[in-house]
Amino acid sequence: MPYASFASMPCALGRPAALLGERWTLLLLRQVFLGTRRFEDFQTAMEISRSVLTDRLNVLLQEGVLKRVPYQEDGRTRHEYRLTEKGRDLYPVLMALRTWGEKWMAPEEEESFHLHHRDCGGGVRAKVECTDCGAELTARDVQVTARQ
Amino acid sequence: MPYASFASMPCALGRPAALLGERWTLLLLRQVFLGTRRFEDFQTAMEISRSVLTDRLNVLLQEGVLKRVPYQEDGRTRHEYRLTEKGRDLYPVLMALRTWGEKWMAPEEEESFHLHHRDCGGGVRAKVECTDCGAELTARDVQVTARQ
DNA sequence: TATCTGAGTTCGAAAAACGAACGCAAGGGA
DNA sequence: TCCCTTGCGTTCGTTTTTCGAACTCAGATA
Repeated sequence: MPYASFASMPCALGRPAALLGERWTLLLLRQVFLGTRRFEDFQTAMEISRSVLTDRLNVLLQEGVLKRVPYQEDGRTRHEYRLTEKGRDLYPVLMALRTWGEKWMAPEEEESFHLHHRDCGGGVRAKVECTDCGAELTARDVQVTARQ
Repeated sequence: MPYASFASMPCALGRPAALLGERWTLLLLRQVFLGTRRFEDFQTAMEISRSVLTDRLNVLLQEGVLKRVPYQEDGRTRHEYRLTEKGRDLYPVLMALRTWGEKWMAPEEEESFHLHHRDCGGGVRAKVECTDCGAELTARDVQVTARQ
């Protein structure tokens, strides 16, 4: 199976993994969540080649993760890339990466920015929970059963 | 900045994103969590080219996400790839992808397998919460502040 | 001895990414 | 009007990755 065809596999994990597991896509989304919205700004922030940036933005537009929104600047109409609801819903994925990164890939505890809950000032972390009993789950707590 | 050098950037999200945002890596981890442990089985399950599989396994070994464990079969000693604690801790990342995939990329609700909490039979989902008040958080509830 | 199997390695071809230059439309200034 | 700048891409030749088929090698098995 070529890499691209995971996009059509019958797996709720395989399809997103194929989409986000393409070079630059996760880093691009990180940048979007940090507030970057314009082609030029993505390009300078990430030092990605312009042609690949074009491609990745188009894939995310096509998937409905991003949308192009017109806006005015200096009297001209321009477009910016913004998250759709589907895109905003990727937040737990990015936060899960960050939670893991803080625990396992922190070089010497000096991060360039800090996240906290707007209302109470607390920290932010991703977790997996049971939709029924609410318990926090690890891989060992979860049973995988094949659909017949 | 070339793609690879995100591995050294001062960002708890950027570093994992650069590691997992390499082609095949997320799909490989999905396969590991599904129980695949041997080179040959990865290769046939994913139809990845053998040389790239070798490379990705080595990267994950080097990062300490996987470990090689010797075992006996037919009187011979072989090795299998298994998750370390660091690797098992990636579970929330994969589950966040799956939670998102179920909501936004489900083709017609027919998944090849199902996950549920071993103890109570409930469903599984990823979420982001406040470490202090326990509230579930979206991107809008979280404030980003630059470290001075 | 010949064969099989698991786990890679090698290598030439194809695909993807790179990066510098180019295109283009809109606005501003001379 | 003409020229310059800015934002946003596109083009294209080069480099890097990936592909895939063949090869290697060690240990069992016949």
